[in-house]
Amino acid sequence: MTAPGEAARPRPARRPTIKDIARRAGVSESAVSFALNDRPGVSQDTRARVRRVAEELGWQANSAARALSGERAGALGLVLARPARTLGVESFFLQLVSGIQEVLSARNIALLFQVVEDLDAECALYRRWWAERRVDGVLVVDPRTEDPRPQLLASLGLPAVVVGGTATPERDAPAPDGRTESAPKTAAPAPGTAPHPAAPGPAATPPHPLLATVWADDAKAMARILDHLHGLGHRRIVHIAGLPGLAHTARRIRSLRTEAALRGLDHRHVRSVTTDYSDAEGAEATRRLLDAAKPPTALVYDNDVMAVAGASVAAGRGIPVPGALSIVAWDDSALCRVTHPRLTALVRDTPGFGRLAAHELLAVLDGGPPRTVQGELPHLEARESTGPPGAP
Amino acid sequence: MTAPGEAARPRPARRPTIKDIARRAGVSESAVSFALNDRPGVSQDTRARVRRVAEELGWQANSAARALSGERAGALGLVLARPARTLGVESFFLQLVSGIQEVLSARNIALLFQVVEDLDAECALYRRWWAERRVDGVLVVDPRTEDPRPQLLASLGLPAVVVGGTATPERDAPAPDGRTESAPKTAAPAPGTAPHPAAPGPAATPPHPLLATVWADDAKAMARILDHLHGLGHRRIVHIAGLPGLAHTARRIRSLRTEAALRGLDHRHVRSVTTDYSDAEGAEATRRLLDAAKPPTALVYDNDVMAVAGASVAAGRGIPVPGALSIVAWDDSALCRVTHPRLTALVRDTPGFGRLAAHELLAVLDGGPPRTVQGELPHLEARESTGPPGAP
DNA sequence: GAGCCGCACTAATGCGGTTCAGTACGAGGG
DNA sequence: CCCTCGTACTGAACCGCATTAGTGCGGCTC
Repeated sequence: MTAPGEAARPRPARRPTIKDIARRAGVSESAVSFALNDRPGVSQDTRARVRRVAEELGWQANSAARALSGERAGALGLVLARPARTLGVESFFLQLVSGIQEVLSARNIALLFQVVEDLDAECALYRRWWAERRVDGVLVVDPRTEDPRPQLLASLGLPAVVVGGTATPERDAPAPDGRTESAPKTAAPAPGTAPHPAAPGPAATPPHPLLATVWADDAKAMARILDHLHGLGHRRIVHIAGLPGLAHTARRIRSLRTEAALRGLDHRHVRSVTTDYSDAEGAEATRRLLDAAKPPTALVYDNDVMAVAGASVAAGRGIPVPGALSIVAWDDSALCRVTHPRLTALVRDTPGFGRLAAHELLAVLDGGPPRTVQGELPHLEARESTGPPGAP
Repeated sequence: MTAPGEAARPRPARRPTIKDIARRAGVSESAVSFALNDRPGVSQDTRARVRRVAEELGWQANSAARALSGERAGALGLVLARPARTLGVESFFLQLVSGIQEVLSARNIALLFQVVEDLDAECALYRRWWAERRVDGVLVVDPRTEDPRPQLLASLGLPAVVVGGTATPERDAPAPDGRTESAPKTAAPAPGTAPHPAAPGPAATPPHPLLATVWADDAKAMARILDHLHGLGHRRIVHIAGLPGLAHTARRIRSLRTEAALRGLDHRHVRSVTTDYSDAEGAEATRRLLDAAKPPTALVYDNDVMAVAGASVAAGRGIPVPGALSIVAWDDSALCRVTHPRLTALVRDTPGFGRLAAHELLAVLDGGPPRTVQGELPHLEARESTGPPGAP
């Protein structure tokens, strides 16, 4: 049958097309298309027969053909703009991606994931994906205080959802009355049908961000951390923040200031310093702070890696934790549980956040308005790295 | 021009097609296609003109259309089969992916990245991707000792490269003479042209694995670790391995046995135990080993997370490292540098490994034979966690 | 019983590229 | 001068699916 030399490379089985199904089922190709897409125009009998044949043949729609005719790529994109060297110790992204895919794979939508060097490359990639019709929409992560991406995406008309931040820093921050919607403002229109966008009139267009947004309430999270530390008696607390350009860094810094003021804490003793999220800068900042005349009694790190690095600096100097220094990590991971002592951490449901973001993007793709929805509140998992200041 | 309500959702610019280019350049669509794809049949003049117009219009080929006619999806896939809870602390995958994409983005190939629960889901996904023609090939990670994937992929005819392991555990392991090819066995045929597969005859089909493979020489790596520890004087060394089902775990365990025998070490004192890679099992194994009557003086952990967890157990018990216990981590990361003492680690060039894998897969896609190529040898970065046994 | 309607289905078209079979034309050879 | 050949280009078919515009037919109406 096959020549000996070919044995190792089996002739790939030909993938079935609707034509094959049509032939086997004895109907036209269009009937098959109707049957498989739940469209009217075929009898229950025929529909069932076609379905059965498709099943037998293991047919799956050719994604390219579907994209070409259906105007839908069947894929979404996520770009991570980080220099390779700072990649990967955080568990955040893989967890986020896993949550996103839980939602997408149920609808058979693929995720294009790409790591690039910087924001410019990310923007260039969006343009290319758009021009190539590679994706139907994108998830934007690491929103910045000055972010060119919402503008770009809006001008391209590429649906998007901003993950972890409000789209425009101040205007769309939690409204003055403290409420942020977590449910649709207007009933979502029937999916896929919106022939007359003018229908609901101007009243249906309240001030809304350029892009859909899912966000976490960093202010409340910071309040919880301060409650914990302040309650233990700490009065000198430093927040070792991440990259200053990121929107959530700015939010956390603002929150710290606000929450400190609410508790009557001196802003010279309760403040933030920024880093690049790396263990090196986290350790360096810790050293600098501990060298001060009146060092802080508690440190809040913006990620787990820096927290562990900080704990290690303390250990190296023989500073007892939590006896002389309390440590909190913003974001939990295995890291926080393997150190000695184990670190008190702010636990977030990151896969859940990913699911939320995916749902939101799908809603936008279905013609919904760009909404701003809020993720679950994180909780503080108190472990051994926090205690009253000055205790043994 | 636009109704007020529409302002926020600008009408997306229409993406240009070759038809637009053809009109502007005053030639036929086919001429445009020839010009843009470096095919003969157009003059230098026309080619340049078409190129210029395409540039002006910001044209990019519609990936769906190209996939449909060209029989190339322009995308590769990578599936990570891990339960969500064990995800993410290791930096390995993001770094691997970043290396892969360095190569792919230069050729404008996208990467579909998906996280699934288990191997079955992974296989199902391969089938679907194949049937949908979503991807031109896949990168298979975490190869197992009993792995259904090479068979499946071969039967589907879906090009693939196995990352980090030899495809079939024994047969294709480093040849008895110790040599493994790192260059093509036969000159690669001119890309894209292989009309008569029967051409070279049976002689051109030496025993080769089912799939192309890139691998790291775990045996040599293990030898380096043992050189280091044995040289320091250690005689009781335990290797805390990862999941027993993974191919590289098996290889490392075998290597340890071989290398120990070569050095005349007692296999009761130099041995491996397996875990699930988690910090919890790493810590648990460490406790058990340290509880023994004659505990090991050195521990080699198969990943950084377990190593840190182990170090933490030692710290918790007041066991000085490296005074009473030396620790080596297989795989370096920020983790190994933030602990106190910093951990001696086996450093691999993971992005480089990713680049290698991507190149290999592209070679297969270009019609090359499935080869087995070897990544760069890792080196042991000696830090403070290893020293002579019994020293203070 | 002619007209009409709705159902089940088929034929034809298009999505945006690639590719193959022609065609027009100028140069070169006998 | 006719024929061939190569170059530069055009027209049309095709990839696999979705969709729209028919078509045939049985049943209902009046």
